[in-house]
Amino acid sequence: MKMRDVARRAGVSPATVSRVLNGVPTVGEEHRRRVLRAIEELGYRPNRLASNLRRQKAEMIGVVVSDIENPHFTGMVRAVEDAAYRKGYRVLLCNTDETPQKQRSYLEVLAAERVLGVILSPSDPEDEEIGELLDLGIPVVAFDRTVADPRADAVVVDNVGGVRAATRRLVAAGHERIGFVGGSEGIETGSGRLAGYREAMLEAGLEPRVAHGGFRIEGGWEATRRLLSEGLTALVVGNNLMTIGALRALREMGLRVPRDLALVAVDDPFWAELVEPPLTTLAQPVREMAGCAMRMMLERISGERSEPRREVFEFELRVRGSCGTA
Amino acid sequence: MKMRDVARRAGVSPATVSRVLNGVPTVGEEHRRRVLRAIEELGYRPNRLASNLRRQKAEMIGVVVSDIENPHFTGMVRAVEDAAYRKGYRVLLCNTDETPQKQRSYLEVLAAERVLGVILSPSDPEDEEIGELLDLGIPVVAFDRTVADPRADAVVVDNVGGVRAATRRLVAAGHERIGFVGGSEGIETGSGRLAGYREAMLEAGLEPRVAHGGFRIEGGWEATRRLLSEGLTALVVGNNLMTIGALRALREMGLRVPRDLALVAVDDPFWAELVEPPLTTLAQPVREMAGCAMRMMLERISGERSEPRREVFEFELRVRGSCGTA
DNA sequence: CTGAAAGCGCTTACAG
DNA sequence: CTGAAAGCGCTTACAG
Repeated sequence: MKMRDVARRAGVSPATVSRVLNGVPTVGEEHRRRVLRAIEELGYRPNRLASNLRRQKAEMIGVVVSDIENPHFTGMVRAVEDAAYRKGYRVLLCNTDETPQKQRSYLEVLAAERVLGVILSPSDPEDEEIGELLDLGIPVVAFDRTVADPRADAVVVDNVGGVRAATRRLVAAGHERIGFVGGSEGIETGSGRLAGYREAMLEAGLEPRVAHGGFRIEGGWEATRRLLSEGLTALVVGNNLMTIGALRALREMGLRVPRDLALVAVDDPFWAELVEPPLTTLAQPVREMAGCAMRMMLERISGERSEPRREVFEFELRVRGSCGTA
Repeated sequence: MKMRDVARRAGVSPATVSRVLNGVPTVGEEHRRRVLRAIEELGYRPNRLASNLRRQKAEMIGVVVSDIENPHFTGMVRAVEDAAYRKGYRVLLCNTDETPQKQRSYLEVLAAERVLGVILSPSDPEDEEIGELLDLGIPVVAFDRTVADPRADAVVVDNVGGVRAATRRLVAAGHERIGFVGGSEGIETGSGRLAGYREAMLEAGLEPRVAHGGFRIEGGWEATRRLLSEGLTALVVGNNLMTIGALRALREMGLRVPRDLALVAVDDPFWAELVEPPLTTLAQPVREMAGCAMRMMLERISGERSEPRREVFEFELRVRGSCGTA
């Protein structure tokens, strides 16, 4: 069952069938009707593999995230999928597990499939495959973290400013021994958040106390235990997964929040208000960011824009019970 | 840059280049080397769009879930992606938002793209598009819920038995006024869980008290408020999202768990042990189920099997603090 | 073991 | 407004 069969039945050429299917306006009313009827009667479905080859592109957008189980990325994926679906694009979702090798392999697939564009939350910002995509004319929008190639667009959050503000708040509440559970210094969100914490501590004349948890639950647990052995009164945790680890550690050590320890967490997962006490968090405007990334992507796909753009969003400090100053 | 260019440079025919690329064993060592070198020197990358058309299939597996933000499905997606990646397949992820229309539209895309197979957690089990996929020779594995078409495989959990066991446990602990926050009766997991609850109540001579929350946070909140106005001592909640709503409702009403109300929740999201008290849950073996679905899919793709199979997994009751009998 | 040739099913520039 | 024809870049049955 192919276009030729439809054409024969409708008494037109395959070219006309193709035009009808693609909404080309210059088709006679009578022909259009006959084609539509033939399609209906035959139950014809166009073979997209053929049109992909002919057009040298697949009507899909690649979304590459480093951890699909992290609610932060899930929220973003959801928002992007929503926006893409409404525009008639489908989403090819790839999970890189924070490994450069898996990222590269997925980007190669996306290039080979000639997707319309890639929204990438990079595990490896230096990946040369990013340049290959851009060389092929496939736009890349970096999300959450920027990439090395200057031709890519970026949608990020002000990590330094957000964590600085959160730390300042703890300082203002009278805390002096404030710890920071950092992610990885090698990752931009990690170094930025750490820098924000450092700035706030140094400007207040306080000594920074840092341990790294690699953005993972286990790491957050370990880092928290290490930091608490020094005797802190407040803690800032660098992302939602490490916060889970931190909460476990606190429970094991019998510490009560906020009485024994004030807590502020980066990211605002839905469970932040379920725990006792509810967590004070730095929330990223994920939906707005996803919408922005999608708009940038569409501008690129439609060729409206060629100069790279970079959009920076602000965190919102959501004060709840855990910081003790609600 | 195409195969012909590589062939020319290596001094062979395009057919030989294709054979080298596809690992066809009958290529002379010398030719293989020359081809590999030419590929290297030219930085050649095969155009997958062309091979997809020629082979009439895309090396991808479609995964269709009804709610990507539900940790239950996220865990499954992750496990499937893992397994698929290791087998060399990529995953096209689709989110149907529990709407039959979006499901149909995505299944159409997957059919048009001639994916190797579809793992589907159906919003609409009657969707005729499922039959179309099977007609095209594209295997369908139903996950979490079965589908109407008997040719599809299925990987499900014993909803009736799981909830019956959980309810019995509450009965055995002496509870008589036990409520149930159900999902939707129209959805198999909803009706099965409800049936399990009913059975346990009736066999104990107790009166069932049910409200439906549509598997959504808001719905869980409303249903819980409605049920609690009757004065309960125990509650079974039908999935993890409604549990979030239930916990909110309990907090608002000033009820303490498990003193004022014993709680058992279906699904075992990672935050179940973060709340106070930790939740007693019915955990699905999501990773095992995903592994099973993937194995079924691979059997189909390789043509090893043609009779439909149905695999039923058991819930595991994880007793923690919230049911009051830990 | 290797190559020439056909063909996968569309789309589109071109001619009328 | 419409059709004949070329071509997207591979793969593979066939012949040698």
